Amino acid sequence: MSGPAAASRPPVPRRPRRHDPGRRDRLIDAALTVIAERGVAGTTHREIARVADVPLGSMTYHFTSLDEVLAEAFTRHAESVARVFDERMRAAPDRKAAVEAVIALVSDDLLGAQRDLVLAVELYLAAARNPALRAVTQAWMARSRQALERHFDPTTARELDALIEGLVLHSALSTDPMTPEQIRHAIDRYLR
Amino acid sequence: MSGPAAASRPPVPRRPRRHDPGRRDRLIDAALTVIAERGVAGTTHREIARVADVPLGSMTYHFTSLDEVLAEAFTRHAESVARVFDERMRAAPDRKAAVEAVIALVSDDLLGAQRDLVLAVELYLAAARNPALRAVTQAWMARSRQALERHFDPTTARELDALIEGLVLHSALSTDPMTPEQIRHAIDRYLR
DNA sequence: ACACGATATGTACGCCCGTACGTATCCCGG
DNA sequence: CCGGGATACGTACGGGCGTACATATCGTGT
Repeated sequence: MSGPAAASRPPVPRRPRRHDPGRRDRLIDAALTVIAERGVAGTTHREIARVADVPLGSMTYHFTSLDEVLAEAFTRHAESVARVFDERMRAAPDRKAAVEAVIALVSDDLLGAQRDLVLAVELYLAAARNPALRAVTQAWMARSRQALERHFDPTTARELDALIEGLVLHSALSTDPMTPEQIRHAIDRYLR
Repeated sequence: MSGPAAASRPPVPRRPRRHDPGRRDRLIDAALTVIAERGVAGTTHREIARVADVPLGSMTYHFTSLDEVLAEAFTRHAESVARVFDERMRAAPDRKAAVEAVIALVSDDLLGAQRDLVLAVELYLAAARNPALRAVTQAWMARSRQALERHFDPTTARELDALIEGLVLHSALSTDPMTPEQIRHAIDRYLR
């Protein structure tokens, strides 16, 4: 079937060039996927490229180093989560509604988004050894607290923020995670 | 100075064999040091061997794999921290003293033992992807809760445990960590 | 005393990594 | 419409890694 012209083509499957604007963005998203699945330790140029289905060389073209990829990925993740938190607090008309929103957010994190928690902890750990990432975590924490301060005084906001963190982390690690009712009970008890 | 006999010795500095009972234990401790300093990702056979000042081959003799080293190291760490927590709760004569002990433990963790927190978070993350380590974290959490239940009802113990976790984690990541007074305020408010 | 098993040591192998770089292809401004 | 810069692609290089293994040495039970 295939003529000599086809046979003369070297068997090397050279992948067709693709016009791919926004590839850099996709790479950052792919990096977040890899971090969530394999951890920062398992996040390599090659693995990100595989997930995004691009050649290895594309990584070094769009980023100067792997650290740059990690920093941009974590920044994007923190921004995304903080925005949701901010919007929910902004949407709450009063303190009672704000409490409900917090309970809903914590419950969602526990039940649905294992990914988000893993990414957060990965960030915490990476930040412990990388000053650039520490700035990312602190901006995130500051923004969360600020969102809470729409409805609570600063001290309460800070303590509530810590309680939320503990509830999410603790429950996510347990084989017997807290139910939304138990989450509500803990938060209500603190705020009572 | 050095006779021909000395010169005939090959210049390879073969290290003298050492009689070293308990080397396996020292290797596990060295592993914890490396994990705390460089993270699980930076924990390699070679690095542990360097820290413990033993040849690389000693690692493969005493452990069948790197995962075995990590598991034993984390198990030892969790056991050590849990024992301290347990002892402090056991030593508290009443609930008031128990609260003071909790505040002291949290404050110590924040001010002194950055190492312990890093190790805990490293364990959490490793456990998220390794079932064997998940058992370690759960045994640890169960033991902590049990210790708290000496002075608090089960629900309070669980919620207090989560609050403690959040306070330690949150403060350790902040450039503006909570003072012992602020820790006391948060715990008192929850328990009031 | 002495052999033998336990322990200690050094090294080699194959793999994956980050990064650099030369070449190929395409979009777009003039 | 065409040339040049931006983007895409493949590959090579040096290094660190986990692990296996051959060899050397020592403590100890008989």
